[in-house]
Amino acid sequence: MLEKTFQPAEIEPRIANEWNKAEAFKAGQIGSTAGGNRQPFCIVIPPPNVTGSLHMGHALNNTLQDVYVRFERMRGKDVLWQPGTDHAGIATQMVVERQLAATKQPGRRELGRKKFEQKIWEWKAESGGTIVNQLKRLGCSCDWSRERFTMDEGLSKAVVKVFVELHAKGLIYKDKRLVNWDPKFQTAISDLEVNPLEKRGSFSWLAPTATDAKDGEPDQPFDLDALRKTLARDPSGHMYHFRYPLADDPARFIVVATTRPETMLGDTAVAVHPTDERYTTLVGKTVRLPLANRDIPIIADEYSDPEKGTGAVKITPAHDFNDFEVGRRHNLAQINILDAVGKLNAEVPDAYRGLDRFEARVRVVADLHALGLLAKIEPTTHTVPHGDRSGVVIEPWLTDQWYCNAGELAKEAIRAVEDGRTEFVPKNWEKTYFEWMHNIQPWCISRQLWWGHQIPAWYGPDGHIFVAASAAEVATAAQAHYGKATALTRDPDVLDTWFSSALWPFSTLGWPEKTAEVDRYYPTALLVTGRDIIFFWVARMMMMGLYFKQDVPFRKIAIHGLVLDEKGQKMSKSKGNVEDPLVLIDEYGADALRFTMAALSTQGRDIRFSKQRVEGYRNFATKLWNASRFAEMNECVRLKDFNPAGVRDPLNRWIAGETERAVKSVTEALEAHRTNDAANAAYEFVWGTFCDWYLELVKSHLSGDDEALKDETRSTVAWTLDQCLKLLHQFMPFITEELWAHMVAHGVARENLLCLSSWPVLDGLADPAIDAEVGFVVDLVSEVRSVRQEMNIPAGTKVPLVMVAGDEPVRDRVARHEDTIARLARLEGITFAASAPKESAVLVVGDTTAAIPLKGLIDFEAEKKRLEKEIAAADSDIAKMDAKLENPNFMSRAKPEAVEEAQLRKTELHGQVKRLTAAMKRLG
RNA sequence: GGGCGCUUAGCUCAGUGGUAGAGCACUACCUUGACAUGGUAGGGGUCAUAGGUUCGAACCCUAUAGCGCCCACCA
Repeated sequence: MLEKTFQPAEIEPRIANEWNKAEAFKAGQIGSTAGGNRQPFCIVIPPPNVTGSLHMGHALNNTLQDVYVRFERMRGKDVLWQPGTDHAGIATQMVVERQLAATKQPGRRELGRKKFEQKIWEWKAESGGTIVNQLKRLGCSCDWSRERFTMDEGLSKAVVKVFVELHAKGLIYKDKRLVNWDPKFQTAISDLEVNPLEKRGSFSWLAPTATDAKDGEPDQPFDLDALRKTLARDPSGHMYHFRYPLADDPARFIVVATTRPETMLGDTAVAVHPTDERYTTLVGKTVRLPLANRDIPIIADEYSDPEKGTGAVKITPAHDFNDFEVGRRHNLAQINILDAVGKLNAEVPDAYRGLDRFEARVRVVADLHALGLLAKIEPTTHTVPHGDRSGVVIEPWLTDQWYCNAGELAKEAIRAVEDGRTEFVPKNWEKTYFEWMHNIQPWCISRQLWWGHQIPAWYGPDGHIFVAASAAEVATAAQAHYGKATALTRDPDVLDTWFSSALWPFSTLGWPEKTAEVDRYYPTALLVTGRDIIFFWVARMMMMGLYFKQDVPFRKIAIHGLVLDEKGQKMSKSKGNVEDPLVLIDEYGADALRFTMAALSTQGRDIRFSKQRVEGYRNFATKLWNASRFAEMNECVRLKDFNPAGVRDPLNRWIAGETERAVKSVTEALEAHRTNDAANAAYEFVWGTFCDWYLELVKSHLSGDDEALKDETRSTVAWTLDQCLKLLHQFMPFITEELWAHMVAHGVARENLLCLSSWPVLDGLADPAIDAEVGFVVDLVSEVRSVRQEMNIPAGTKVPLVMVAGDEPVRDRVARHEDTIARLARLEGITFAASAPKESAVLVVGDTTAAIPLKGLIDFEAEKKRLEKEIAAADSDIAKMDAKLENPNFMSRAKPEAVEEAQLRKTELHGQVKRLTAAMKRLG
């Protein structure tokens, strides 16, 4: 016997254990009958960071994947949901360093690379399974026996092979150029890992004699303390205007502006626009760079915008991406003034050496002011690049890095989406993808970290670069190159984590080995991922898959949105608006959380998460539980060879047809990747149709004396409930699996777990005549209930119902369902009469009239009002139909179906009004 | 600056050419032999605004306003 209330926490671990024991999610054994001739369906999981723990984004992403995976598994496909985790270079290195510090162990540098790596592996062995266990709690039906990690031996081999091959083809190369440098982690990061944050300062100051000072502007003292305080709080958000004196005439100045004053120490030119007449005579002259006391040229370059500022711009090739290009064009020196942690280096005058970049900012401004060279400071709004992991201001910094020629690889990746080899769902994300791919920049793939795939490159004594898959191969190459055995040094850098992630769809299947899994499951069927990592991950998998497998990594890409809080804000720890999916699972059950995710996720749009929603779906689970309990109490047992097409009772035939419709809706919605429609269709069927109507309707059968009817109804209830469990399983795997096992036939257990049962395919069960008949019953009951409520007839009072002049079919219908109608509408009996009795409430169902004659119970005023309201509503609809039907254009141009429909509707409405008006008259 | 998207019931959102929907919230009644995590019945919307296309527009087109996101730039 089922408990009265569904307790998720009690069943979830047990069900998970059942699945595990049965190895239910293992992909088909290749070549065996188990999976050999079934159509493969593979999804690779977006590997979560091994340091991660389940957040709402994971909950959404993995719920959706599991919905598709369970659906296809039930449809008989050989499903592989390939799980695994990502080594997450920076994040993991950080976590372990923090842990070392917290436990007072020697730090990373003290340990040295080998020992530190060892520590990370130890950490992974101990804590790396967290997120995987959390995914299991969510119910994810991955083939856990195939779990992979991006640093696994096999995957590392793939990484090395890809690097070596792309290098050999010139698609990976080394270059010295500006990178986004993270001074906190002391590594280069890619463009994508930089977040531009908008900053606005508050400090302003205007030099008394500034060239652009307006008349009457009061002199202002320069308040260094205030500036220092402001900048300590937020170093960005101010524009500083400096006067650079001309070398040959120090009394004359050229004014330049910057938001990063300290970079002026690395200036190597001032640029003006070639056509800017204000400066024509100055081009070719030099200015005396203050503080640094270097002479730098005034050059003409189109980069300078006469409209902006003074039209003259300082050029710092080593610390600004645009200036770098200008510098290349004019052969300017590149003076790098920063070290790896963002302190000023030996390239600057003694006074500034060793200063932090922001301290140097204050000092430069103060010193220029002291020299009378500070024209003004104004607050400005500008975006400042910040590291997405470190949160610190990123510096453009000149270093040697490895790059991948993404532009070249992107070409085929663009074509593959253009010609439909891979399809985005919804399609509009293709535009975002193309936009990015057409403007793709060289991908900086090297990172100055210790945790990751070390780059397979070695340097000879003369700097010659050897790239090969192993130290042995490199030694041979060096021998050949130098003519003798030569010691080489390995490049200490590791690869961007996304480099290995890019190979995920084939590396996890065993590539570069020739495995049966690669042959069978690549290209994968579907990728389910958030819109935020289209660039990071999807684009790069497309490039790598097409290059190394000559085929797309996935046929379809289902993009979903982000999970926001109720106010539409991104969830973040600092805002304190994070919901923890595990807490929600504890509170409401995994099924409720999953259903919420599936129901809220609509075609790539962000979703605002609300706990109330989860609560609602927890209630839904309880509803399903209680419906099962009802079935159990009424001994509704399934029959082995039950045939829904063979039932005779109209109610049973009706629910069979409704089930067919529901199955079709859910199937179609899932096929179209519209999980919200699928979830809603299943919800509406189970609660609205099965529980609210069918179970209520057949209670008469179940408590009646007709044993044959009782038996048929019991087995129909059992069968329908089975279909409900199937329709809900991919959303609510735990409760459905539990109920599936529980609803046994006279102690005979199920042959299969629900997750391995077959998806229903129903046809030919729906019958319009039956729908009309049961529809009539439903409408009649609803109408009576409505009248009762509006007449304020107490719920406990039973009333008589008089059917007015029903024709034969109506009499038949009523006779067949008399008990049911009477029970649901709380009637004391149904009789027939030629006309409605006096002093009765009248209701209309289709073309049938019925009356509730209850002298003394009916509130005549209320009844009048009710009828008036109904007539008014019908009249207004008639007017609408008339307007249409009287419009010659509508009649001649509209589709015939539309015309016919309008006419039908009008006739129906007229009949209704007629009957309602008659009822009014009878009231007097 | 370029791109994408949104504006529908109090709230959160579905709905892509033919009778405006759901969940939650709200109101009234109901502890009816599955379920109060429930049942029954209700109230509530000039579908952002202005034009246009169409027999017909929440839906297609144009413009405007507001909001959000992504990319680029920022002297």
